[in-house]
Amino acid sequence: MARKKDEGAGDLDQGRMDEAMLHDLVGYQLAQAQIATLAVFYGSVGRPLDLRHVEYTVLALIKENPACTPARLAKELAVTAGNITMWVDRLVQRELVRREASVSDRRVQHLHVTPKGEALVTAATRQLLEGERKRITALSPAERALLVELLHKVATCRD
Amino acid sequence: MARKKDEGAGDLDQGRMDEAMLHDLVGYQLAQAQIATLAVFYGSVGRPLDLRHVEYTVLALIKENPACTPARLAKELAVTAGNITMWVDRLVQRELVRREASVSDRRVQHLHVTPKGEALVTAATRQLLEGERKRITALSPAERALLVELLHKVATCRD
DNA sequence: TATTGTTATACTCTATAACTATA
DNA sequence: TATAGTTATAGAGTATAACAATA
Repeated sequence: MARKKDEGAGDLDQGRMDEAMLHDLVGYQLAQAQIATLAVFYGSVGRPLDLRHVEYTVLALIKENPACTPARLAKELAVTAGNITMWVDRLVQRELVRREASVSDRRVQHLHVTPKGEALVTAATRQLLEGERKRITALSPAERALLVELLHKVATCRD
Repeated sequence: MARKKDEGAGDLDQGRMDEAMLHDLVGYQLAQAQIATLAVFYGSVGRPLDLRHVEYTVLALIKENPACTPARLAKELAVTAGNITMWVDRLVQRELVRREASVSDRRVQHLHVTPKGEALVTAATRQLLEGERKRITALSPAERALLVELLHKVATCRD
């Protein structure tokens, strides 16, 4: 017996806890998987490049969607307008993003990455893809691609 | 043309933003999918039963792992010891969980759900499974099961 | 000395709402 | 009136570290 004397069924120190009841819940498995992916992010990109994962995502979305507006980003990331102002501010202060006034509607801004921002997000994405490939070893490339597609489908179920 | 006069490529109001660069990142797709699953949780369980999603998870893990310790929970959920004390406190105050002193090691606690806690977590799990089934309509049951298995594999890549 | 759990404290991130300036 | 964005403030959640009790 590998058990120590006082251990109950849920008290084994090795391995993971029993989760029969939670096993079929997408939300629970998502949260557990995110512990791993966030660790990969901060290990391969976040700490080396001093980027919060939201900052990286905002930067990448602006790069992929030049002239996008803060309102559009807020909707995509499901955060408030005030929040987006703060994240964009941080990127602007680091000269990774610039704000441009709209000519036709003076309430609106258009966001663009600077050359510095583009270089950073390109490097970050390369390191992140490599980090995920190296550290999420339980999935084959085909499984990774399948997982991404399934997650994408889940994401379409937003309001 | 469906575009308004001043819109750039990233400024279309309908549909999702372009994410070519982010598309293959498990971490990004996970975060996007989680927006949907958290909405399902708070709509079907969190608000109706006044439970934070961490509270639900802690309660469910204690139910599935009777006599588990706070330290074990902290490891499983990747949160600090001080944090687990707080979450367990909330559940104890609502009489959903009880602490029991270990007989062999007086530093250790064993956690159990109360009958009230068991009833709540059972109801919550039923409502959550139903909520996911009803609202994550983009996935077939088989795809849901596949997604869960892939996420499970990702979660094994911790540490 | 190391470990379990608690407490105190500060920090990060988020939500709410009032505000401006435009439309 | 409605919308885009800003600002101020409060709240939720987390991490850090010092602590007490026990091994």
